[in-house]
Amino acid sequence: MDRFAEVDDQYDPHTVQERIFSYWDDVDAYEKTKDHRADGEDFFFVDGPPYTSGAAHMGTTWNKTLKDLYIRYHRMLGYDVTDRPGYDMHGLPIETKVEEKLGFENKKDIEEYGEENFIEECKAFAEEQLDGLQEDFKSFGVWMDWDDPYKTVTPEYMEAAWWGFQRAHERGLVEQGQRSISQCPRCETAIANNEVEYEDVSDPSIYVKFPLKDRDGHLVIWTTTPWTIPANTFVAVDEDLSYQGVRATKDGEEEVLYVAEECVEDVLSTGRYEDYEVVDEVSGEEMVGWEYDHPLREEVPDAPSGEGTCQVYTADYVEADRTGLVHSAPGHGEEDFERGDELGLDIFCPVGGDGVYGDSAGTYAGEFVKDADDDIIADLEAKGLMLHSGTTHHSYGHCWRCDTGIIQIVTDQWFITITDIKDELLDNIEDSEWHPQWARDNRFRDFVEDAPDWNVSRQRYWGIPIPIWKPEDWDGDVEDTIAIGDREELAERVDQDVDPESVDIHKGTVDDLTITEGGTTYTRVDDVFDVWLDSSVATWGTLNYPSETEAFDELWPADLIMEAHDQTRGWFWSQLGMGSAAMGEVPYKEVLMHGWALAEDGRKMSKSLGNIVAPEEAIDRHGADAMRLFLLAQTSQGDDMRFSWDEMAEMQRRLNILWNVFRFPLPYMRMDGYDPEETTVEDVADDLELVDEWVLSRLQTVKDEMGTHLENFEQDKGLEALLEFVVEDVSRFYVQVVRERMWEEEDSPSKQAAYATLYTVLEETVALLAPYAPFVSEEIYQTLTGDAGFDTVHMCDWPEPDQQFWKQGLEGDVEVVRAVEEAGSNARQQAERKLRWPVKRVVVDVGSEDGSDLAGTVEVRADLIADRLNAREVQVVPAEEDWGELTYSAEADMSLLGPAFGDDAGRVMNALNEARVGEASIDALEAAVSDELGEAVELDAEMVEFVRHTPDGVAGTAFEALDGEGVVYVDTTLTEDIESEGYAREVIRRVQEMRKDLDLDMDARIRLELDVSDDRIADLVREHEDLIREEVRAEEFGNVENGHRKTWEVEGVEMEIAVETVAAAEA
RNA sequence: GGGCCAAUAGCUCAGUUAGGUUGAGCGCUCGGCUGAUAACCGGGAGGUCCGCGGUUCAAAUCCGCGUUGGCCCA
Repeated sequence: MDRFAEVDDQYDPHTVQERIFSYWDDVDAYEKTKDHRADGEDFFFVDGPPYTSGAAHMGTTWNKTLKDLYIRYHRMLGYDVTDRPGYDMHGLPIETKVEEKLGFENKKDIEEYGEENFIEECKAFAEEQLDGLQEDFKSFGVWMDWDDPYKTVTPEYMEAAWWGFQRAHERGLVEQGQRSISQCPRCETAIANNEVEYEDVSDPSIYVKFPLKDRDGHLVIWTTTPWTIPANTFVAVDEDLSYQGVRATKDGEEEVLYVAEECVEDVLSTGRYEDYEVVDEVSGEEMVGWEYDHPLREEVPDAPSGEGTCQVYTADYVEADRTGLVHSAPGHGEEDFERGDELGLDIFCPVGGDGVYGDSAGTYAGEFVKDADDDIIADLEAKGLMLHSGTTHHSYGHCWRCDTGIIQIVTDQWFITITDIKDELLDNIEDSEWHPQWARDNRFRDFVEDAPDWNVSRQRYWGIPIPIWKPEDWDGDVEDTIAIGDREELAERVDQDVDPESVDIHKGTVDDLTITEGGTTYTRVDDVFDVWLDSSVATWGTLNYPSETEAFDELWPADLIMEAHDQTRGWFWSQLGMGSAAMGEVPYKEVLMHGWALAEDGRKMSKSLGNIVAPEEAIDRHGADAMRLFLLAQTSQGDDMRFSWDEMAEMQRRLNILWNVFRFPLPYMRMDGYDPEETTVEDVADDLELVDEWVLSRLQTVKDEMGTHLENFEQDKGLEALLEFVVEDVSRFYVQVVRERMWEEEDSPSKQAAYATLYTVLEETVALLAPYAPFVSEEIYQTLTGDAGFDTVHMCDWPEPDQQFWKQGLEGDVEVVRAVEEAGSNARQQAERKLRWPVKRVVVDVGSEDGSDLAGTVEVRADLIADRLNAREVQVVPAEEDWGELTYSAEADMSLLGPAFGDDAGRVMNALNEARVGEASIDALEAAVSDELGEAVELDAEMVEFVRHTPDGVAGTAFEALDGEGVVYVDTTLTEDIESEGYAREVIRRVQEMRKDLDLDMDARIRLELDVSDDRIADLVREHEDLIREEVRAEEFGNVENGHRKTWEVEGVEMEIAVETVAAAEA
């Protein structure tokens, strides 16, 4: 790009974006930036891999934008940043999508299609999704290593998981065993607790009577899952709760029912009993050991009947709710399982992975469990064991992918027994620093403390095969199994011929491999890993460890990871668990936990609510830079973000202000041939004017603030500081002040100083902005630096404050000037005097200073204030003095004056209201009133309220600055001299407007004809002919024949103005 | 049902760490500027600080109980 080239009048994000994309391409900007930092200190960032199903949504966009910001920022700090993106590509969600695509209904369809074929389909699908995601991420300017992402489906990544798992196996943290798990009967696999989605459903609500064996009566239990009753093994009570046996009457028949005392009334009315009497009262503890008959013994002959079954036990999950007695089936419920295990009871689960009863379920065999509910209810009713059967609404778990109701069953699963190293995990947490800190100390710690063993096995296809080979007739001792750590080891130990270089280690390949050692043949277990295990090894998987070791030895563990708060239980956790199990430490040092992107209505974005905003739409409307700024203006510290089109539009507007600031000096710099290398701010240090020094100092402050904010991961505060500097300081103040210097036709040291200042401000501003808004920053940087700068702004060093230009006292001074200016403009507005018209004088009456030298500052900066307020003179009244020209009147409070003066009150009031005094004191007022009335009057301070009066033509407005305060008075009294300049300026403005109508070049010369209807005004205007001539570039005054002619009314005076270019006149 | 987080102007958010008269930007409205100009600048109006209770001389801020939203867990 040519230096100081002409740029678009308006900031158009899309043309900028397109131009920069192709520019980056042309100069290999990304590669050059990385090379530029290749020798820097390492910074190991690890990308949390998004799941490859569907396009990037606003949440992912926010996440990647944050990552991009901090990666760019660290590069500017000099680090050699690891930026390999990752994709999580295995797992059930992709399997179900592919099943849908192929029209499959269950596992049998997959088996028929062939495992290997199915895996290929899954891989192709995931790759396709990956391409879409990459394009999305590139579209808003994320710079990561798109040519070499890590994928959880490649052999070198998969073996990272094998390796980690092998380490855990070696430490004795791998176990196989029965567990109660959530099973999706459609997907026929266990699903993780965090994959269970709860929905409100209607279910049976039954109260069942279990006949007691050695005594009269029944235990009454309540359940919403009749299908679990065949597996009933015991009934649980709370040991401290008080239970009652009640003799209840219904339809003339009596029976004894045992329920918790607190539940008696409710249970009996639910069962429509007419009357009851308490016949027994026992504690839960006393009931332990009571035996009962299994309610479905005839239907399910295999139902639990062994040692210790069908008895009452205590359990801590019992509450005095419903009946206070809990039907417990260790073959199903998780808590039941744990208690049953503790009690040493046999586990009975008559249900298969597909949710269908097996042969052990007796008459229910072959039925799907939920379908069997009705039969079971009918059977219980027929046997007279149903106390009440109804329905209830409650939340019930469903499979997150296919929405099928989950069932709890007990199956064989593989676990990493992280409960064995719970203390180690809790210690390791301390080694990571989190932003915000509460995320670690509250949320994460709570979760880790309660976390159960990690079930890592899934009975599916599209995943990393569990690398365990077990011997024939295995007795369940994990020590007798073989865990393979990588492809090399696989090739060495298996019986078949395997090429470690080319082997794909998905299920289709490894299932048939066997190992024979010590005369025993080992076969692989069928399962694949839970997909959460895949990403848990990302910190070494992304470095291709263990197949490559160099990068790992240098970099591991990760310096930084950043994800949304749902990952507390996801990736943050899985990495801690796997890192601790395999490495004995937490694999990341620093965590940034951001929030979720909510829709404009404050709800989460979802299809069903129809409130989704796609990133493409945002880019379409406002451009990638504005979208990024919007996202980065949100706090990244755990809070959710509320999407807002208005705010995004506002960001575009602010970029437009930057654009205007940027393009304003370009024509002048071009005309004067300004050379930034020849004339730096250091070179012109002696010629810098106050505002130059000031804006340079502000720049140092902003650099300092941004550095601090970004270090604290408060990029929102950093952005705010930068944009405020651009809008408030540079645009609203500096450019306003400096414009006149640039308009000067002659080159001058002052002008060079202004160029150097503005150039420096702009160049450093876009460097600061570059990590946030990479496109517009690049465009501005390239236009400013041309061939003299880096190929890309992203190669720049992060700007650091320069003490030479950092003058905080000066910043304070200008703060005062601006406060005075603001109050002065306000006063002008009150007096209805436009800024174009000079005012005779401005009086700054300092009220209090409170340690700061407010009066002194105003005095020193009087010229600047005069300039800003277009005042002929600035007077300062110090804090200890009053401005002599003020007068005060008083308003009487008649409720106090009346009683005090009785009949004289009226006279006193009139005198009071008319009095004018030079100071707002009760003594002065008394004197004035006494004088008026000719007699002494004693007044009380409470009786009056003083009102300040300014002289005619003067308006005042209060201001505050630097812990002090005061009032700015503007004297708008007209003099001929002022009128003369005022009218002249009115003429100038109108001529300028007409030049614009004609679309004249800035340096075009004109002939001007001026006809003012009022003679006096015409004379006044003539006095400033030279000023007019210069300002509007008029070669001459005279008759205009074919020019642009217009009649204006200026302050009630008619003026006819005509303009033509000199060239046109000559032609 | 439990844990964590949030609720402040019409909108988006500061202010809560450490109690002391709630601020900004946008929007609205009134004005100004007119060589950055389909830009820019100034003034004004606008608040039950989610509700209720408590602690305190004093609560947006601390505590308790709710309501609504978000994440996670059951």
